[in-house]
Amino acid sequence: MAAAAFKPVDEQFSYLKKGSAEIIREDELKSKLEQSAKSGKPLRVYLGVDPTAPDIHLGHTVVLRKLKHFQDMGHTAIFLIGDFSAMIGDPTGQSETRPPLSREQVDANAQTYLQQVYKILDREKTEVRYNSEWLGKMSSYDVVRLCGHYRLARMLEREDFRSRLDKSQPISVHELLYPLLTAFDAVMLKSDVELGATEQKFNMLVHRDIQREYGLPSPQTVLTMPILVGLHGERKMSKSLGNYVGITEAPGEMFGKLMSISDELMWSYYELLTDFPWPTIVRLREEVRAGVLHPKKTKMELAHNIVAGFHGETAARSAGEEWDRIYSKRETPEDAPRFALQINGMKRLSAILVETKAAPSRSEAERLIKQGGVEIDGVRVDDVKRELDLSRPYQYLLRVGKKRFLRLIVE
RNA sequence: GGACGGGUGGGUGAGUGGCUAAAACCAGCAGACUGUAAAUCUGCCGCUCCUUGCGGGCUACGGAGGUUCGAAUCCUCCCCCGUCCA
Repeated sequence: MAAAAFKPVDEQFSYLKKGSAEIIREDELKSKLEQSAKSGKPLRVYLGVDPTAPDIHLGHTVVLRKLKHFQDMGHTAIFLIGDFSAMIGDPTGQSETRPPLSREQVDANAQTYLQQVYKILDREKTEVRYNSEWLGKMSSYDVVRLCGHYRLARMLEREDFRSRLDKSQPISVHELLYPLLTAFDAVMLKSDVELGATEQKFNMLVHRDIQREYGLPSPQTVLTMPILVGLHGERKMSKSLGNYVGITEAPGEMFGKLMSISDELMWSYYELLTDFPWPTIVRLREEVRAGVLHPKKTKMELAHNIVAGFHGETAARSAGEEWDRIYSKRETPEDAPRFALQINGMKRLSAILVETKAAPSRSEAERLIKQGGVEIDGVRVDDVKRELDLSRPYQYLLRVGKKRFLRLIVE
């Protein structure tokens, strides 16, 4: 069944190449595709992910989407969960040693990862593996032998080690082991292609070398994807920087965050987060530049497309309408989160803000009020001492800052 | 093992006895302007109390003690990091 399903090699190649940063090497990938078309044997393509955080965000989906593309072309997508390597910690892009994760954390994260990953990958066709399967069984002899296949000087070539060394920052010895152990994954999986973000290039090239050392006939092709820039531009999307969109976020939330990116940034989002063909994206950009198309409209379409991918057309459409109502027309939202308050005489607004988690502390709440960031039923509050009447059933619509709304229900 | 340097608020980092809740920058938040854009401008940016004031109290400069009217700053011990030497 596989043989008949493969598309012509050129067509596959250009589909797979879209959005990629680098393919090492292109000719290798082409000939692998040719071979698989001939033999009817799908390529084994893997993506290794360390479950270091409980949620995945759009940044992670860039490379996941690429794995999906291989899946679409009839190849075998292997989703490798680095449950063992996560306990070492990947030094990539780290300016300091990460605290190691516990077994429990890793397991819990792995579970939520998988659920989220299936929003993109086809559950039926995905081969899921855990690297503890083999790494957990290695003896220290095996590890020493593995280490014997690589040289310190080459290890120190990598940017994060180099710069930490230069800045006299600590590097723990176990961090050096990370690329070698994950290389063993590639050996065990007998992968034809490995996918990763550009920052993983070094690791993936080590994987290639080690595959050779262990006698695999043709080492894997490495395909890297660009790093997705976070919402505020400049820096990469990451949870710790707070410039991310989580894939389990509500449609409205997602839509709003996506609308806040700069016009310039929207093009790379188009490229990396949607399946619009490249020529279409180029055309859109030209039209915006020429003033034929309004950037806001184009951005709304982007947001719609991404939200629809996770929540469906209907939800995406109503998220768009809701966004337009609140921010373009400055009306109040249809469904603000509700918060129940007990009937209880008069109460300081600042205390209520803390109680409802609209502000982290009383000081912060008072600051917000002083700065004119709080509205009750559409009227700005300018008195820090303002009290709300909670003596009888009533509903207040509270607005904090530009985007936070809360319906207070006194009962 | 030895010599030397270092550990400050979310981050970088200044501060070597009171003028320091601690410079500056970044991040963050609010307001103005807008297309909730971005950029820019203005203000804020430990907690808490009230009489909301250039107000009171508390907590904070790796940890524990000490000196002093007063310590991020001085002393003692401990922990951690780096550099060089072996």
